[in-house]
Amino acid sequence: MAGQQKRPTGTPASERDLRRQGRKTMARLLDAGMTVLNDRGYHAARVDDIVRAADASHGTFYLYFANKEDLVRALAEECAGEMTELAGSLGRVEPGPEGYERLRSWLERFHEVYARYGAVIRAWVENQSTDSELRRLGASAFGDMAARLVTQLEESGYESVDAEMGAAALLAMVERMNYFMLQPGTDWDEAVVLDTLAMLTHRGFFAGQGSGSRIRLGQR
Amino acid sequence: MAGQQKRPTGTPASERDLRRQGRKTMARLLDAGMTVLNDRGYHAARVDDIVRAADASHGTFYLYFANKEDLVRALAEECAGEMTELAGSLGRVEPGPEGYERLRSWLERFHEVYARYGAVIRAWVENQSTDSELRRLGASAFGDMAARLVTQLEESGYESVDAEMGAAALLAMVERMNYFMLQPGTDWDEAVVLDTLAMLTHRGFFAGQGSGSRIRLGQR
Amino acid sequence: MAGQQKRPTGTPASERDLRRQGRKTMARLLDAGMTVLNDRGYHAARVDDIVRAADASHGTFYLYFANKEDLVRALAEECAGEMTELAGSLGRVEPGPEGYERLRSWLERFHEVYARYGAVIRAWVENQSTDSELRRLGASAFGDMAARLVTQLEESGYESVDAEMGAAALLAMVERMNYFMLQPGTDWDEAVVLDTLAMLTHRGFFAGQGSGSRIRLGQR
Amino acid sequence: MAGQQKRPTGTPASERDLRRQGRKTMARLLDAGMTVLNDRGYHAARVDDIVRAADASHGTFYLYFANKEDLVRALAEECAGEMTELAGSLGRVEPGPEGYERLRSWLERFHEVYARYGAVIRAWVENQSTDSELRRLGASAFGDMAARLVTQLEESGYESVDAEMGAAALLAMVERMNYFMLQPGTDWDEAVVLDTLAMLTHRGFFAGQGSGSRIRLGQR
DNA sequence: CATGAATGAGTGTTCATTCAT
DNA sequence: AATGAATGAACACTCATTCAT
Repeated sequence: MAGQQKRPTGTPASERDLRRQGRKTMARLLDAGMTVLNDRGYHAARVDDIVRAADASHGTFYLYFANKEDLVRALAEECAGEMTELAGSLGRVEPGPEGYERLRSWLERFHEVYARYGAVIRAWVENQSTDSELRRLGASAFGDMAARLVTQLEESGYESVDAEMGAAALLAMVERMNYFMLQPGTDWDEAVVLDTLAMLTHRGFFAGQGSGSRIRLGQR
Repeated sequence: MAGQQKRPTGTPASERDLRRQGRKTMARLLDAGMTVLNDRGYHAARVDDIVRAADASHGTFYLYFANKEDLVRALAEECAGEMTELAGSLGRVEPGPEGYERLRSWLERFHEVYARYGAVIRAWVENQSTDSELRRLGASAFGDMAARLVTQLEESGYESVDAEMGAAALLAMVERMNYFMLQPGTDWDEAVVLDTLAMLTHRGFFAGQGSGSRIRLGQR
Repeated sequence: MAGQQKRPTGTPASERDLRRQGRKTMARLLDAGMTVLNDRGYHAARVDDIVRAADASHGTFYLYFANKEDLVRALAEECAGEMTELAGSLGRVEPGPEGYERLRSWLERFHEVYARYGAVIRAWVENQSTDSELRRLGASAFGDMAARLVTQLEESGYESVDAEMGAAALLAMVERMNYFMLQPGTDWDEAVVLDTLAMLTHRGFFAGQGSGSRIRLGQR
Repeated sequence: MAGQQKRPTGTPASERDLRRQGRKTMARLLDAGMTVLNDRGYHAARVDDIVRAADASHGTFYLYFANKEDLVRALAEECAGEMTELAGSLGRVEPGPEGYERLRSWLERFHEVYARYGAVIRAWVENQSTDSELRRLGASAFGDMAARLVTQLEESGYESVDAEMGAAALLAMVERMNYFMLQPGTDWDEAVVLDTLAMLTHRGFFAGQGSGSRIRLGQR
């Protein structure tokens, strides 16, 4: 998973075939990286935090990654994989209740992915890094999702100026709401958020009607 | 005897009575600050960039602001004023074409504010600063807008699980789309974006029908 | 009073004949300077504090003094005058009770001077400034006092290795005790401190006997 | 999610387990710190001076100490240890020549400690730092010494208003004289100073008689 | 394969002093 | 005579990255 492209400096050692121990250490670093990124955010995340969380040393870190960005890149690749898979799993959304349900459970899966990879998604969406490779990765992952949505929108007879724009808007809304939902201090009810998103997208994009609100009424 | 206590140093300027020249310099700094923030983003913006843009010295900066956050805070206050005003200007949104138009031009005004204050809005939305005052400001500005929208949604017969959640989702979508639109490298057509947003919000939130798509068809 | 010697930079304007208003302003600055120095200490004292206390502006300050040191120098000259006068006022100290009383009331006067000029005395004693003129002033003021004490010690039959050293030790002790006494947070009883000092100096330097302790017993 | 909290940065070193090299570097920094402090004084001492003297980098300094104060604190702890030991070593002081000799050699030991730790002692005595921990350390170290002296004074039949005040005065005198003695430019004869102090304290505090002056007469 | 130690460029902030009105 | 405004050199501290063992 770790980046194959250009290596700005150093001897990143991820080309090498890793022995069992090596793979384990790398996995520990990736895991710790994702945790720290989610906890502290992209900018506040320090290499020191990561190696501490992984119970490793600075030297070890640079044995596996060329630099901090390189690790984020590796995580972004993991994330891109999940996103692509997710994008392929939406399927046709009907205007009726089945369509709503399909959207709802897709959003649930999105939420799960976001819970794990939120920080790298934001790193791209919020343009926190200057790393061009990361931007490319993010762009392609989001492009994939958008393209898939566009297909669905068009198949579902979305009639509007621009399906791509619609797909972008949908993803924007969904991404942000997931972000807010996971902010510490927010006490939104996950089910209500997902209901709202499902209903709005169903209605706004897929000509959905009479759907959604029937479920979980009075929940909150 | 050896004194210890200290004023928080750079008298935050807003406290002092400024002469004409002082007010001018402060305005220059605020302006430069907003420019640099928009160009470089919150984290990459250096005090040095700002003073260079304002053609001032480091010392001068700290004559008017206690620190970088303090300047951002001042800008956020300006921004909050604009937002509050904006929030008050939406009015009742009907399901018909007039409602659509009303939404559309409100979004246009939002876009104008965002073009100027985007960076501070993002500083709050993306939680880039640790400054609690800034968070308070952002929360109250967005709260204002959301509350206003809730009223409109309810008056317009929005039937859903939770009007507040709907308002949040709407703002989230609008904010993000404006952000993407202003990213350097994006070549979205402003009119198309606004059309899309107007239509989606009209349809998804205000039970709008048959609206929007008629306008500007084939624009892109 | 303000320094006549070398002027490192600027145009200190203390040579000029001052009109009434000018003399007033200068007095205000000196007064404020002494207050701030006593309150904040030499190092923590800012020009800004002084002009604020004097209700003047930065520009005005440099109209009267070449720099911060220059003001301290002026204050040191005032202080040196008081010290010299004080030094001359001790008189002969007898081994008996009259000698004790004489010492005691001299220490009282010293305390009064210290309460006002403590900060500049410390600036010299603690070598806080790099200003050579200030060091010269301090050295000569203390030298005066010491010389006078030496005379007294010798007249009083002080038999020891070195009268100068004895004088220095005496002044050192007296200066420090006055300093501690005036530290905020110290709750020493002034009378007890003065009694102790009077007794110790009388006994240690002037062969005093049976004196001192009789007075104010049980005071504390 | 964007993390905020932060460790107080430079893990104060005393917490971490250091390897041999680390201990060596830390010792080098402490040593250089003490040297620079003694040479330049507390306020004029720059981190840069210290790292240069220790032949280390800025980064290294902050690897071992949270900041300049932290290093001074560490030195103050070393010093407090020496002082406490010293305080315990005085023993009973008789009015006769043995008492004088005991005092004299105690003062000699004090002088040795002062030659090394003078700058941190002054940092406390002259209240140069705002660091409360340092004040606590200084207060307790001097409190220890004073308390021990009080015991000795009372056992030796010191009859006066207040033994604590007497102890304070004694320490004040001794500290200052050591300070002056070590000032560059002072050409006092160490033996004469110590004789004088021994005699004055013996006479003033311990009812000593006929002592001291006999020794080293004509030395100077 | 792993580690603790070391580095130094980069950044925010302070404050005595000078300038323009 | 007085003032508010402006300056910039100086300093503390951070943290990604490299080094030596």
